[in-house]
Amino acid sequence: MQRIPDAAIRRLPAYLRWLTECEEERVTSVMLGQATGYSSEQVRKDLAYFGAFGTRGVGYDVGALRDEIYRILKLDQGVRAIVVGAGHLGTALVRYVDQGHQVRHDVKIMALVDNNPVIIGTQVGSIRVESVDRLEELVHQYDIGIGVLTVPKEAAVIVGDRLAEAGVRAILNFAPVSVCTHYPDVFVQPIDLTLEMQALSYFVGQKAPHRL
Amino acid sequence: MQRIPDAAIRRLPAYLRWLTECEEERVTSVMLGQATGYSSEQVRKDLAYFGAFGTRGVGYDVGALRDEIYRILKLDQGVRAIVVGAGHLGTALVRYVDQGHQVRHDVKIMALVDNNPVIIGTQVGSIRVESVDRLEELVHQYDIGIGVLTVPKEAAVIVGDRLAEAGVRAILNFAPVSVCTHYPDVFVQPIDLTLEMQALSYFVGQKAPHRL
DNA sequence: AGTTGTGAAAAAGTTCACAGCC
DNA sequence: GGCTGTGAACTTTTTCACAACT
Repeated sequence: MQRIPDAAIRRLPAYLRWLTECEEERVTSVMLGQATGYSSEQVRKDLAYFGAFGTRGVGYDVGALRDEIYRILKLDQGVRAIVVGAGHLGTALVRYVDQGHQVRHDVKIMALVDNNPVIIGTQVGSIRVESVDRLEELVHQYDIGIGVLTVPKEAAVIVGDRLAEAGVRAILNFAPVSVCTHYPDVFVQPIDLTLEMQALSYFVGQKAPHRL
Repeated sequence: MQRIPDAAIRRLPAYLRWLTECEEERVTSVMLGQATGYSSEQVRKDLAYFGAFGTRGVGYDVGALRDEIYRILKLDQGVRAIVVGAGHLGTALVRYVDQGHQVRHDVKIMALVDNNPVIIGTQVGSIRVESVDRLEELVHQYDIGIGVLTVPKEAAVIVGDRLAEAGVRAILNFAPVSVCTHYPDVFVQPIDLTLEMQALSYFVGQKAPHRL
């Protein structure tokens, strides 16, 4: 069995979302590709890494494929997350996931914590904001796998280490600093909105406008 | 002159941020790499695509390098952006950039629009929410280069097309659908928070916990 | 006829190793 | 001695082309 490219894993959630939304019984790699913005070859190769789920000449069974991807991503086991930082971004995120923008209740935000006494105890969606002091306790209590960092950059490195120490397995870091815990097993995924926009600036200047 | 890898461009903003924050006069590729989480070879190669900015045996002059990257990313020209959708995510984003999380006033959010009459006219940070009907007008008026989509998925494809039609050069898409305008010149960058978390789920299950 | 699954080729991106300069 | 700049080796990822199957 060969190693599976990281890039392939990252595309699976997009396939999954469209599969849960589409009305069809059967789909082809071309349909899946067009809906998600990837090439049909890419789709076939990605899926083939995990087995032969399709039928030649026919396509893929939507229900079966959905279940397979669900299982591959381990979403069937239900991953639990904690959001640290109940500022604008943190609360937006909690409400976003709460509102059911997610495919199914596969990634569940169990807790939202902050260090501001004024915010602690307030309600955000269905979740009550807890004190950041209870971080370790909450991670253990809910068996949290993912920590989401939406704190100011001054706090991010320290809180990142606390999350790793407490036992989370992955961190989604929105803070504008590079967070690298001392635990090599903890997977850190940075998402920096400002950096993203600055990179876009380059592409904005690249090509001539399509309108004059 | 060779083509510059996309991946290199995406790393430049991270270098830039650290350069604007660091107190040093001179830095080495090793320092820059450690601060941003990349290897020193990577740093040197990225910078060398655009010219020889460093001094062998010494390192890079912080001020000069900062200005160079600023210029390369075309941030010196000041890119202007519009945010479509004044929901939780849209307002969080506006306040986030407003609060000066950004390096300098390089990417500036000029307008925030929504289709909800209740929200239109309210103030978010320093920006007044306008009607989405004025989208095209605002894009022209402020010479907007970047459109940020934080609308529900039902609206995303249509608004994306309107933004492209109005003349934006790049779109940052937070909506949970693949937005591909009919204008090939318009660069679309998707950021899907839910998909990101689902992909993390795979990595969470990957390795044994570092604590038992 | 139509579509998957896959080896081979190509392209993109990263790391290595060291010459070249201060 | 120390650090940059860079060709070469390597690795990863994508695309191509087509055999295999329904």
